[in-house]
Amino acid sequence: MSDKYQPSQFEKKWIKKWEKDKTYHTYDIKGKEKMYVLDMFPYPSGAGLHVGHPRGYTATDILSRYYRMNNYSVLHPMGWDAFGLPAENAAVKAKKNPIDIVPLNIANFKRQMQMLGFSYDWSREFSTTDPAYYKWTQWLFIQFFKMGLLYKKNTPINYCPKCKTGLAEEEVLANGTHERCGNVIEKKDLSQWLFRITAYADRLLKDLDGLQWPKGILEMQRNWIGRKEGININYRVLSQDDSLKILSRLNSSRLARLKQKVVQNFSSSSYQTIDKITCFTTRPDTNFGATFIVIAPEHGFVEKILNPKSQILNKFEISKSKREEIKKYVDQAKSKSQIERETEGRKKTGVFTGFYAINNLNGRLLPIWISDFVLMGFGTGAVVGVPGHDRRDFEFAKEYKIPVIRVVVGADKDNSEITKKEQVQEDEGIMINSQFLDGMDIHKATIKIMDYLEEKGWGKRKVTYHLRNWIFSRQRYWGEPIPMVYCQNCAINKRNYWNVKTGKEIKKNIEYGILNLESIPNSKFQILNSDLYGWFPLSEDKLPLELPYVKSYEPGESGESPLANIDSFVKTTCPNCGGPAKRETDTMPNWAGSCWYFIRFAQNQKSKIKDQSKESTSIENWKLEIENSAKNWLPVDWYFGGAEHAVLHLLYSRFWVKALQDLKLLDFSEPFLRLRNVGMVLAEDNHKMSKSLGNVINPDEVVKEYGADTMRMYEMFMAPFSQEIAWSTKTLQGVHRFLIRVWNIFQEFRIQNLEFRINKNTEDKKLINKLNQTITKVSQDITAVKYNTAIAMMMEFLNEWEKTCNMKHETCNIKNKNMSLRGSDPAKRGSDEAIPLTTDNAKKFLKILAPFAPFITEEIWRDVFNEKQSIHLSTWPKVEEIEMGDVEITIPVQVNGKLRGTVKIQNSEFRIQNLVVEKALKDENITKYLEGKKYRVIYVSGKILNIVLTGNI
RNA sequence: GUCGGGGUGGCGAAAUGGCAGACGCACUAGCUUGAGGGGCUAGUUCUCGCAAGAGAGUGCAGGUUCGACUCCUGUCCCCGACACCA
Repeated sequence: MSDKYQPSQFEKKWIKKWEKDKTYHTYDIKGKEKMYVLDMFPYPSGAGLHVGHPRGYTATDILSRYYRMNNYSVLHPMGWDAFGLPAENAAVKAKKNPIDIVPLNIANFKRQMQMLGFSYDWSREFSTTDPAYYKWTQWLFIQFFKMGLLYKKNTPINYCPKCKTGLAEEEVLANGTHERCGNVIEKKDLSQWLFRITAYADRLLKDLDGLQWPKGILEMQRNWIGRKEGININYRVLSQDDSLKILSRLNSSRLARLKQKVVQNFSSSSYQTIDKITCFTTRPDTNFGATFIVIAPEHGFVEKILNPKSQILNKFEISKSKREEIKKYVDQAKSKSQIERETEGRKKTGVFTGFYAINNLNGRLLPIWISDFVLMGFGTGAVVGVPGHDRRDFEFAKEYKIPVIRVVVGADKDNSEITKKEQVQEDEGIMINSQFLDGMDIHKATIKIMDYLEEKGWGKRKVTYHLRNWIFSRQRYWGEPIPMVYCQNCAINKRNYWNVKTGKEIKKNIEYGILNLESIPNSKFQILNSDLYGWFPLSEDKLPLELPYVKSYEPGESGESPLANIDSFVKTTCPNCGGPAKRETDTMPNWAGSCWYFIRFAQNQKSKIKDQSKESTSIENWKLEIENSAKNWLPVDWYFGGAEHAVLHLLYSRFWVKALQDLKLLDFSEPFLRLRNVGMVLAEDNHKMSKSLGNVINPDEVVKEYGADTMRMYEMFMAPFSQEIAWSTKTLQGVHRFLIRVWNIFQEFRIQNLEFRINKNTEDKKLINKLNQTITKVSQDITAVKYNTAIAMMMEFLNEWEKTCNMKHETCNIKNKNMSLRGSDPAKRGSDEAIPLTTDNAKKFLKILAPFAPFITEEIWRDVFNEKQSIHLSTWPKVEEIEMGDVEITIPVQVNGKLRGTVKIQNSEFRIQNLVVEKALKDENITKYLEGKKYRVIYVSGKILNIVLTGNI
């Protein structure tokens, strides 16, 4: 064995040995505590791992190794998220079928992960693209369908013209582009499968409270779900006659207008109502200040007034020119993309419909406007305008000269007229001009007015969400085929899954308890949705529905998936009537596979299910898997990955788990207990790494030059774990030097005589104390995911070890590898004084280093210490109380809080305050500040002495 | 605009009420080496000083405390997410 640290000489050897010995195999729990440590599995791109990947993977590897050494049963698996747009787009570019490319990429990823020494149990590896896996994904889809959680709807959806597929709301960025390709999203009408994730909005929100996740991610999920409590208020749209009547009365009373008073003697029955507009508001307390109503261009009322045949126009004449004006505005607004609306700024535009509604509270006439600042997708698509207390409403009112009324006075007591945007009062305050609300604070008033409106039947409390139902169809080839069949004959006869009484299926549903939809909060599943006529799930024994291997799989222009062109795939028979039928040709989004892979890892026991492709998808088999294994491991204890999944994968998989819990297919409600985000690794030039900038660092090259341990330790040492950080080859070299020094100092144990190695009497007490501190610190830091400081502490220890070594034995200049002990005098070399640490204690240091640097520690463990079993299966060292003896400790001394000196005192005496003070007063540098002054003394035992001057004597 | 994270040497950073700058990088000087590289020793927050030492110092302004990077109030700036959400 060479003197020098040359990782390339032994790293490959240990990779093979660990694999052969199944060192990292997951064993049954057997009375131990379990620990499920998981990485967000990657999609295996053709480029291989970039240096960002190992940052997260090393962190989970350290945790896994730490828990193993602390006698936990650890599940630490890895797999491949290989379906979906990224893989498919890459394959399209390479002009190869993804089915052929993906396995090559996987092999490369796996090689690199093994190269880095990650302790995954590879026996549990799978890819989401394995039919043996996705048949279960399809099976789950069917269960969700049966419980009424999926529906089909022809709806305008976000469509990426470049990727030629529909997308979920979550996949569209704020600027209206596709999160994967950056292309601008269009709206397109497509018939889509949708998940009723909104039925779970409240639970998805509430359960966030119990999770140990980064605050930011929790907030992002809360915002995305966007729960708002408010009230839907119904406004009566008045007939033309009544509108004019009130208007003229108002005009005749200048005083009334000026004082913002309203018509008297109105009553709910005295006017003719021709329609109703419902507005959602979270601030009903301000409703006495409402002066207009705005509806979205897509609102149903717009349709009514533009249609010449509409009944409503019998009671309200609207001129042709007015109608054209309205139509022009609406058409313009609808054609504007999100980006266009953005770039135009927030300038308010709109058009008056000519219609008025009445505010039941005070009889005020509210002109009804149309504006694109009101979104059809939120609330009711209609807003009641309170310009005094909402900035957007104010901007709109200013633009169209609509009156502004103040109904809240803020803390500044300012009750002046609101004429500028800065005066708009959105904060806390006291009600005025609001009749029976006057004098209340806004919160009290909100409750009071809601009660009142409900009592009168004018409104109803309502909770709305930002969260939309999840569009689950993709018009692409590379995804799980959706296991649904459409039968036109059955559709014509209005047959669907639920109203066909085949007995057998219904019985199963009862068994699941899933037809009892009342048990699911907020669910208003419309199972008999007419869009579902003719749709039937595949019989479970027909799974997997395999993705056919085809030559041409490029997405088409038709808005259909390439599968639609394959007759042999499309044509099938109806599971209900047996007649000719068509398969669904859309596929699932790439999120489908990652929604439940962590469950599969926990189920996946190849010893029990020898040939997984033969395992049939049935509820019995699912439950067997859960009982046999998965329930012991789940949920995931530690989950590591990038923050970019905050509202995508992390929300979707939480949703699936809750649905599975309702199906009684799982018995927990949250998949990931602890979540940690890994910070991005930037290039050395502080830019994102990219091929075009030529600044990409390749892990293969780093490992080749410095070894895997250096790479691992550097990535943990570079910065706090969740922080974004630029690559630094210099810092990497610093870490490499540390490992060289570790190597060198342990070489000494190779040549010492055994008797010296175990001679406790020669040990250095201070060094042992430092070792104990290091063990404690490293143990704490690992579970706190503070690897940078854990490594710093180990470096500190090594520094002290070397120093002690050199002090004890002048010829033993251990840091200097060119001057190794081998060259020094053999007689001195073996002397007691040269050994500040026994073998046992040296091994402790090696053990705490092992999770960080598995190769070098294994090599030393086996080769220097001749151990027969892997260091990674050894036991984590315990801190042993040592007799320190009466050593000297140092106590800092402050005068008036400023450090002026220190006193040294024996360990046995530091508790005696008088003694410490006495010693301090012998220091001239301290007493010179005290001369002629009165003072008092604050002594924190063993920590600090502060002498506080209180005045002159 | 809202929410979240952050602001400490030349750089990455430590320290969560008790000696600010651990650890690493970079830098300086000396030693070692045929050279390059590497290694070793010492130093390295800033200002003044040969030094001993003194003063200042954790974005800014206040406050609490014997003592504040740490807690409180206000304010500025940077990063990230969301954003015409009624």
